[in-house]
Amino acid sequence: MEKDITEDEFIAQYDLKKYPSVAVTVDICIFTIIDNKLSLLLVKRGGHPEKGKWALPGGFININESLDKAAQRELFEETGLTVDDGYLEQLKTYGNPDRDRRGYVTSVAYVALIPHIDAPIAGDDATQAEFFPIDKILSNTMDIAFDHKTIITDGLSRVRSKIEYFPIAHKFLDNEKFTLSELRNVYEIVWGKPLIPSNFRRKILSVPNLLITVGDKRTSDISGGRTSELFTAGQATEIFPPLRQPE
Amino acid sequence: MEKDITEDEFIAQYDLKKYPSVAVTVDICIFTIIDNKLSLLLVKRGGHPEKGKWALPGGFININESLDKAAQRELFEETGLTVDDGYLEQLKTYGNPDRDRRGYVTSVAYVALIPHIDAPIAGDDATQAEFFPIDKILSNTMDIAFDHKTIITDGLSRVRSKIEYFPIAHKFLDNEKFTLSELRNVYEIVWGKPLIPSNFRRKILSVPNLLITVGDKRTSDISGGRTSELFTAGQATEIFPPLRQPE
DNA sequence: GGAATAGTGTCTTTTAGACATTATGTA
DNA sequence: TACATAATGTCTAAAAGACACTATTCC
Repeated sequence: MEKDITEDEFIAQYDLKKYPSVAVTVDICIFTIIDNKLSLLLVKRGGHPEKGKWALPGGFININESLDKAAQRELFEETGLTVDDGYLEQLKTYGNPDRDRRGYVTSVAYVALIPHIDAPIAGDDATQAEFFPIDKILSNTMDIAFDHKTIITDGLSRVRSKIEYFPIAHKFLDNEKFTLSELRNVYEIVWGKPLIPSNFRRKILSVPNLLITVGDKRTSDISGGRTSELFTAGQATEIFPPLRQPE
Repeated sequence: MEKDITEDEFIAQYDLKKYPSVAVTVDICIFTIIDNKLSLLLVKRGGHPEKGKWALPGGFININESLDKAAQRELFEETGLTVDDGYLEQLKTYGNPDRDRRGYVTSVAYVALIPHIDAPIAGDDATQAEFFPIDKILSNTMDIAFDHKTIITDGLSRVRSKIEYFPIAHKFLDNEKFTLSELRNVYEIVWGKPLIPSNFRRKILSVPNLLITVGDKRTSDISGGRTSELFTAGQATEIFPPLRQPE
């Protein structure tokens, strides 16, 4: 055993490999809104295992990068977006000996919210990359690889609850400046429930520093009515009291 | 490259070691209440690295167990308690190349709430195991190993918010049957703020199936007043609308 | 009996739900 | 002008904050 050696000496002679060593991947639930439907990016696996099935974009971490950096890299590789273009947070880590036939592969899952992009990019191991409506993905009509369906379910409920407390819903929108209708539309799509416009307005505008009037007007992307005021996200870091899902 | 081979053939010739392989540990924030103070179990590191510093109990996963099982095992090793004796959930995963001098060590952190136990058990690598008040731990007077102080901070805020929505506060209590004062006391200690007893009662009892009257009475552990009714946890899985921290 | 908490009741305030009404733009 | 949404306002309901008051039990 060690006896009165320094930490430097200890490190010099230490071999981490005496402990079980596992592969770590980062997989991302990249949510966006397409045609007024909450959608998620999946890639078709080009190689074994689970070849031909749809999987979350992701991959093995590099030995010199943090988990967060790996997630940011993956997001960029698949979408061309940086973390500032959207929202990215760690979801949960999935690890057990049986989830991947190649061995003990642990997946650190992330959730991202991004605005609409023209075309996702298929990575190394993937033949296609495509956004699908979340309803379709969860409807059992698609072949989902590994335990990714569980991850997607967890990711979806994270998003649904996260937008209650944190001002991140606007990350789905294509413009820095948006109308209240556009923002409300995001909530309605993510929650799958209609909101009463006047109540939504009252609530959102009652939170200090949540939205900033930009002094400009245009007609909402989603409406045919009159023009409306434009807002940008303010400095508020939380929505308190939170917005609540109806019912 | 592979060409029209089956998945079985692919797995047979596959070597996962071509990807960066990291060590995975599970570390647990084991919270309990001692002398009306929210406390956390720490172990003093008996070996390098970070020798002599206080660390979260934990250790490397075994290659044949899931992350959750590893956490349950660690909890049992340190406290003698099973997961049913308390509450255990995954917190977050911490991983970057620099957090442990031995190499790329990823820590999957968990949070546990447990009732009072007589004596924690020091594990292999630890010379002592001891509960400390959370205030002391965060007061910069203790030498905390690795990035465990960050983990503890995250764990604390998880606990504080989790008890708002989920009926887990009673896991701190020593008895299946408890009074409303005892339960309220838990909230007051975790949040560090006093609650108005009558309002707490009204709120808690208004949630369907949250608490069940057990038809028995005794005087509260924490009081010198009259006897009060005893309750047990009901089947409710969430507190809705949630309890809110004052101020 | 006095002290202390248990338990009930009430008034007020805050916040959200529901929806009517008016304003202002587009087609 | 017709229509659709923006924006404002109002009434109601739900829920929480504050606290008075009564009931029990221990010492």
